[in-house]
Amino acid sequence: MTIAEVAKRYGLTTDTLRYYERVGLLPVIGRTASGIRNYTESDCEWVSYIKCMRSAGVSVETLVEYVRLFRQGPETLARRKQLLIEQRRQIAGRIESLTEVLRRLDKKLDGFEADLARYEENLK
Amino acid sequence: MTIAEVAKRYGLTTDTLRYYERVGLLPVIGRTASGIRNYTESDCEWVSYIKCMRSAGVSVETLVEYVRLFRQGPETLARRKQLLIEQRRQIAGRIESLTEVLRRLDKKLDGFEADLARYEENLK
DNA sequence: ACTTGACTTAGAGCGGGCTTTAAGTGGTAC
DNA sequence: GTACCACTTAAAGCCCGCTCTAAGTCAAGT
Repeated sequence: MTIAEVAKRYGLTTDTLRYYERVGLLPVIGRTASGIRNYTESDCEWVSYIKCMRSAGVSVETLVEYVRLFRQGPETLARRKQLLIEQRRQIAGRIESLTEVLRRLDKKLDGFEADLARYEENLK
Repeated sequence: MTIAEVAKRYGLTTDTLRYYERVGLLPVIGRTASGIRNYTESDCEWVSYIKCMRSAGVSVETLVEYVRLFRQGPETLARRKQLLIEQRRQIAGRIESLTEVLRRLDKKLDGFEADLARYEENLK
């Protein structure tokens, strides 16, 4: 699979995919005889995972660390699990705080109904 | 209330507060005779609102627009309400997508239990 | 043989959101 | 009066995460 195909499949640009590989956020992708990246299905799964975690705001740095541990093999399983648990905790926290904001916005919107009604009453 | 007090109260730096004011994200804060910012309670409410929205990822630009409309008076009430509704929609979407990510992470963590158990079995 | 177009690299550039710097003023403590 | 510290401004700088540029290679089509 070429970089362009992978980019299209996951809605990333080829620049971003090369950037991710360069900083160690993806495994080094195999090349054809002429040096062109050839993504395997397993590479694609990494792309999918990374895209998902980035969309949730997990930093490039954190994900690089995860990939680094993965490359070291099964003796890092426990630490990787800890990393995931920590990421999970952070995302759950983020959801909670966003839910708070939502509540606040809803209250504010309630106030708007009243203000707006009053304002339109005065216009008459 | 001085800028330092407000900064402490809301967990922002004085730099950030000045920056917010400069770009139009807060009303222009009144000054004492010698030119020192003097925050009113109403200013503080703005700080609180802005901090809340920024924490939810609403862009500075969007918030500036909201503040701009507010300053124009009650004839912009309807448009401000529309802005808030749009912000609400985006935040709700964000919560949904984070919830998705959480589910995915949980699945991955399930896999880890199995892998880890298998690995430790092999160590024996 | 030549054009086209997708790929390659290293490295520079960009946008958002602060954050720091430089240079200066004002008010209180000794 | 002078040391000190919090405040002021305009402008430059920084970090993250891409994004773009320049210069070049390769393979297929005509």
